[in-house]
Amino acid sequence: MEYNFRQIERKWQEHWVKTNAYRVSNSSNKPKCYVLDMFPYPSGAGLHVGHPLGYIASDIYARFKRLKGFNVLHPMGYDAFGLPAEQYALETGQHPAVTTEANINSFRSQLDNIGFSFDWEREFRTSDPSYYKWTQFIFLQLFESWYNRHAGKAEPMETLVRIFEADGNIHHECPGDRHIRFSADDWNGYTYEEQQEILMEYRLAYLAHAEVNWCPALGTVLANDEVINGVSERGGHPVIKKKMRQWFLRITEYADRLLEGLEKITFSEAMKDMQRNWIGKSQGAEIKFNVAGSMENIVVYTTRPDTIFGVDFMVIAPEHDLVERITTSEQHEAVNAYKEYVQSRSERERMAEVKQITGCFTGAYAVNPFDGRKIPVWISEYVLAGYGTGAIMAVPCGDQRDFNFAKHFSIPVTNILGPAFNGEDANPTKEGKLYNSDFITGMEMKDATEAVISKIENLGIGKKQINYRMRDAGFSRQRYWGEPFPIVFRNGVPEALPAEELPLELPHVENYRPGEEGEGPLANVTDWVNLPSSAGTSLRRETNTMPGYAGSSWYFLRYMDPQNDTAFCDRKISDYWGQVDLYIGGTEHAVGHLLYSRMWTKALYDLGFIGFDEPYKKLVNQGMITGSSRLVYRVRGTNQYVSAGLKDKYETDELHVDVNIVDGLELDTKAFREWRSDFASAQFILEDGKYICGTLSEKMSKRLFNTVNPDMIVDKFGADTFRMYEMFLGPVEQSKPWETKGIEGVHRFLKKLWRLFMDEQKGLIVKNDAPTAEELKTLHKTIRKIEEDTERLSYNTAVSAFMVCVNELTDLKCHKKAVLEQILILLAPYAPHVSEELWQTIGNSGSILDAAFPEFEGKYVVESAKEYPVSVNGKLRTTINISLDAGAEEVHQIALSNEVVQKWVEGQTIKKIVFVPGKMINIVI
RNA sequence: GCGGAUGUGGUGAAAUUGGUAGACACGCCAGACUUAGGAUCUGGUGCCGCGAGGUAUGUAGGUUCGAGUCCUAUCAUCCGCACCA
Repeated sequence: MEYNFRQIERKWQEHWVKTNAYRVSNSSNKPKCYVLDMFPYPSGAGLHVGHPLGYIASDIYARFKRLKGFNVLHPMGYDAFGLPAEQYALETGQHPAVTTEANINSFRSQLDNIGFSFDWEREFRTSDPSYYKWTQFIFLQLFESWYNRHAGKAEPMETLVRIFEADGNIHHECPGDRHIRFSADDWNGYTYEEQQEILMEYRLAYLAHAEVNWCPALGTVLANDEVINGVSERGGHPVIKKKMRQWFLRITEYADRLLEGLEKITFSEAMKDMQRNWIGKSQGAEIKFNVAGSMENIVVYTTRPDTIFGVDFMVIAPEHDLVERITTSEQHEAVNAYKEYVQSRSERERMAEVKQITGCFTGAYAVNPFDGRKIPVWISEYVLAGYGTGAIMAVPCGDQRDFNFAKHFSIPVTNILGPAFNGEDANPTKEGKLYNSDFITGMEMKDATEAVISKIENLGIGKKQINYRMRDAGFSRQRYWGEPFPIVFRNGVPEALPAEELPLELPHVENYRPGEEGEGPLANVTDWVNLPSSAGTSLRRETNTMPGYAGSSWYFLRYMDPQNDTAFCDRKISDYWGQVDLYIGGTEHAVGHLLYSRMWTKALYDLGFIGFDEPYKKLVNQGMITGSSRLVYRVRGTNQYVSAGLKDKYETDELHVDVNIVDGLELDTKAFREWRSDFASAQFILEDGKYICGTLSEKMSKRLFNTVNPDMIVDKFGADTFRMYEMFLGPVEQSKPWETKGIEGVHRFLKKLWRLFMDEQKGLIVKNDAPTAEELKTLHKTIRKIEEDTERLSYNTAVSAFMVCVNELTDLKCHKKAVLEQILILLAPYAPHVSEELWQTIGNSGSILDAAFPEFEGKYVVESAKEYPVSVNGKLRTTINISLDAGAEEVHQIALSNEVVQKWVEGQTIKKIVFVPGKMINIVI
């Protein structure tokens, strides 16, 4: 009987559906394990072989844990709101709900091919009203909460109002604008509107003005990746920044907890570093500088107050309010021209562009508060309004960017570093003594920092300040295909929709054009936006929608209790499942999704909805699978194609060719002619009768014809082969190119496994004989290796261990049930279909999914001797088989009396013999 | 600019704690079986060398009896950077 994977896989997939083999219960006396994948955005392009990598990895882990006796939650769903569907709707008029549905169906059928153990009864889509009802609900919790810095947690707004009524805000600095100060009397005297405005400055979800990429020609707001070099991707129209009133999440209040939380979760150090860097906590000081001849002052933020005597100029962000007020009349024109230039620049360009130094003098001078020196004030794009105070003091001798700026604009540089500054490059050292620095001259920099801070605090011109690079998260999108905000503006004051009116459903629209002023398309649905109201009041809905990360910030909770209509997740159920034990997804979500969902989880924890404040206990980032493109070389000006080895003899143009019509490197010339009409008459210049293609490793993309559809692979080799091959490619975390050619090795392995059970003529050849010591050794070595490797997700080495095992059992001609059925259980997480088939064929009645994982027994693998490597001066010269019981003395003697060793040590004195028992011997001469 | 990751045969990679570099595969070479082979099996395969041997983990140093692994410097490639998800 042959290994007929098509028949086997179809049979078991149907069987598992019929028997609800993957249904998971919320109550069990087994320990729980929650294994989660980052859910996909169902794009129209479908899955390519890169997508399932993480899903296969998590599926193997989930199945492994099930065999180890855990109740495993392993769900899947769809992140179904998003820009591409809306863009497609704009172009074709098809409603995003329709195209999203179609995309999901094709995703599902592709996923089903691969044999995952998802509990599909728990599936949901973020665009389902029954799901986004709860996204809206959680948003309202954030809207109705503030962050109590003393308690270190979020609390309902009522507690804040009570505090204001009693004490004003003297004990609770306003996070939105710390200059807002008021007493209880002030508060009680404010109008409703004034009170609401102040409360807005405290809410965790709040409204503020912020800039967006506005494209006047398209009349719409663009995402960052729709803007390329200052013009729109579509049409190439200019894009400028425009201020709009938008929602934000006050994630900055959680900055410290997001940092601390990293200590108790298992993310890679690289991932933690990325998050730390994103949060960007820095210690420094704010210092106030007066502007000469004016009442204005400039507040700068610096992490290096000790360098205050090295300040040679100041730079403020071009969009800073102060610019207008301090610019002298002579400089007015130049400053305005510069501001206009900056308007066209993206934030990234502003930070990255270092070759080109730009800036403009305002004509104003600031005064150093200590020595009275007058310092020119400049504006430049490298200072961003949103970070710190939007103004810096520039110390060219200590900061390279400041130094380059000074050099470019011929600003004289003060040296406060003495000999440590060479005049050619800045020296950013934080250690050393200061020179030329008034009262801190001769001090160590660290001590000087403290001295300066205490002095500015005494003088009342500044204070110690902790800053974060992280900004509050923008939460508005001027789009249609997202969650509507459950907010109504009563005479312009936002109010929460009552919980019983949720979900606020997205109205159907026929037209996806933006509103007149760049609002979202919902602004055009006037009878939805404007609510009936009594005379003198206006009631309007919010016309923006929520961003993509809204739904994904809490989805891991919904899988636990997906059908609940009275809560986003029952507290008892979330207490049972708790944190995600293993979360697998791409590194591209390093800072966005992962930080937002960590923040939401902390807020929900603060407000008592769940019992833990970190969502993911362990995170693994799968590497990207890059495409391996194939190239053909067309002789310029002809329709002749020259093989890669001969291309240097001609002048050629490179063309990408579909990898699916290339076998390894050899082009199927017939398929090539049929591929596109302009190739129909192609002529080939062959080498050895073959057309050999060039290769290039790059991102997998339809445009480069290097995508490989898993359906095709599964059809040709089967799901089990596909799963194992994806894992065999290399470590899960590592990026690697896809090469279909190598898959045959894994396929051969499964066929070889099959032949341990089945003979083509004789059929089943499994016997009930007792296994030999050698067979048991192979078995137990494999059990140990597979268990260890699977637990630490080292699947590539596990697959090779299976190959070694099957090779050894084949050599031993082992067809014994006692050995083989254990191997099947080990293999079941990796190749579930063939394992189940053989499991039942050799006479087991229950499913292999519920078998017990084999126990490793050390007694079968003990060795009595070792083939020791023997080196002379670190160079390997020979190996000697020595008993593991031998003592050092004995080993020395055996080694020295060895012929080969004697040849190398002859006539030399032996200085030392290094003997590491069980490892190696090294003779030093 | 800031941050992250990765460099080992022709290719994907292994080496888990500083201890025999290249396991396991792909490819290639030789052979067996076969009407046939894109099936299966056997043997070989880092590089240089007839050989003894030498040499080899991006590059250059260092620590060590011993370095792919630790340290310093350097080069290259890829990824992310707040409205793609």
